[in-house]
Amino acid sequence: MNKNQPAQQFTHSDLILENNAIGSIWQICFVANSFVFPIYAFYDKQYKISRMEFVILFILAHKGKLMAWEMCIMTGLPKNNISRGVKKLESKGLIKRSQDPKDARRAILVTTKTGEGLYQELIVHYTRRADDFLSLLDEDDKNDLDRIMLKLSKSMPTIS
Amino acid sequence: MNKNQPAQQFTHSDLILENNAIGSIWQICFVANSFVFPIYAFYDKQYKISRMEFVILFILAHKGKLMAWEMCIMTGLPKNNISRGVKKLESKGLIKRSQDPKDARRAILVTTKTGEGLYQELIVHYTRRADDFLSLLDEDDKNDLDRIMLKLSKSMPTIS
DNA sequence: TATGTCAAGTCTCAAATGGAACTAATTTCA
DNA sequence: TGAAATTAGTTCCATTTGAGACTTGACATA
Repeated sequence: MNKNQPAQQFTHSDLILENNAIGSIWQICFVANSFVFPIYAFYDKQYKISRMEFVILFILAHKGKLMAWEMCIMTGLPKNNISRGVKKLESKGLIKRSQDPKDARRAILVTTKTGEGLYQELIVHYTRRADDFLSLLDEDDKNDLDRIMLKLSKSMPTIS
Repeated sequence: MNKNQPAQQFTHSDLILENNAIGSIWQICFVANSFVFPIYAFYDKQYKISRMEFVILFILAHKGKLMAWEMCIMTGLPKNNISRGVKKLESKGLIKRSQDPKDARRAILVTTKTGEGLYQELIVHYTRRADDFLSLLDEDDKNDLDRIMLKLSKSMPTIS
C-alpha cells in the first residue's frame, strides 16, 4: 500500500517498544499513526480528499452543525488548519457556511447533500478498518478501551 | 501555550465525540495528537529539535542501536522522514552511523554522548506530562490500558 | 557469472503544516 | 461610553511532510 514503508507487511513483535519511558503513551501514538496513515493516503489518492477535509466532514456528519472553534477543540488541531480545510470543502461544495446571528465573527458550518454523500462513501473504508482492528479484542477489552480512552479524552492536560 | 488554538484551557466535555462511527479509534487519535502536539512545539522552541529527531533519539536510547528500516517499523513513520531525521541528527553530532559489515546498504545507528545527554534532558518533560496524564487512571485502568494497547500495537493490520 | 528482482536508503518536488501576525467583532470594566 | 483586552477566523511564510523516482547493494535463479 505505502511504497515509502519498508516491505514488511506486519510489525515484528520484537520491534514493539515495550517498557519505555512514557509507558502506554508510546503505544497510543504508534497505534494512532499506523492506523490512520494508510487511510488518509487512500482518501488522497482515490478521492483527492485531505486528512483535514475528512476530519471536518466526519465531525460535521456527527454533530450536524459546528463552528470552527468547536472543531479545534474536538480535534485538537490548530485553527489555521481547520480554517483552510473549511475553505477547501466550501469551494468543493461539500459544506456550507452561514453567519451566526449572535456573533458576526462566527460561521455556522453544515454539510451539503453532496458532502454528506461523499462522507457516507468515505466512512465505509474507515469503519471497516476500525472493525478489523478492534476485532482483535474481546468484548471486555473493547469496553475497557472505550471507557479508558473516553476518560483520558475528557481531561487532556495542557503542557506543564 | 499554543496561540493557534482557541483560548479554552481544557476540552469541553460536550465537545468530545462519543459514539462515533469508528468507536475508540477516534479517541485514540485525539489523545495521541493532543498529547504530543504541545511537547513537540516545546522541543522545537526550546531545543530546535523536531518531532522526527526526538522520536529517533527516543527509540535509539531504548534500543541502543538500530537501522533505519527498524525505526520505520517501530514508529510507523515513512522512511524518507526517518532518513532526513537521521541525517539531521548526524550533522548535529547527536547520533553516529557505521556500516553494517553484512550489508553495505544498511547503516547501524547509535547515539553519541551528546545525543544521549540531550535525550536525558528532553525525556524529563515528556515523562512528566505522561505521568500527569496517566495519573487520571487508577492502577487497574493503567494495567488494562497497557495490555490492550500492546495487543493492538502488535497486530496493526495493513489496509483492507 | 549474467540477469532480473528485491531491499535500504536518498533525493526531488509539490502539498500540508504550524507559528505568528493580522483583521474584525465582541466583551470587559473603568 | 469608550479604551483595552479577548475572541473567531484568515493570511503569510518558513518548515515539514509524503509520494514517487532513483541509486546502490544483495540475492535468487539459471
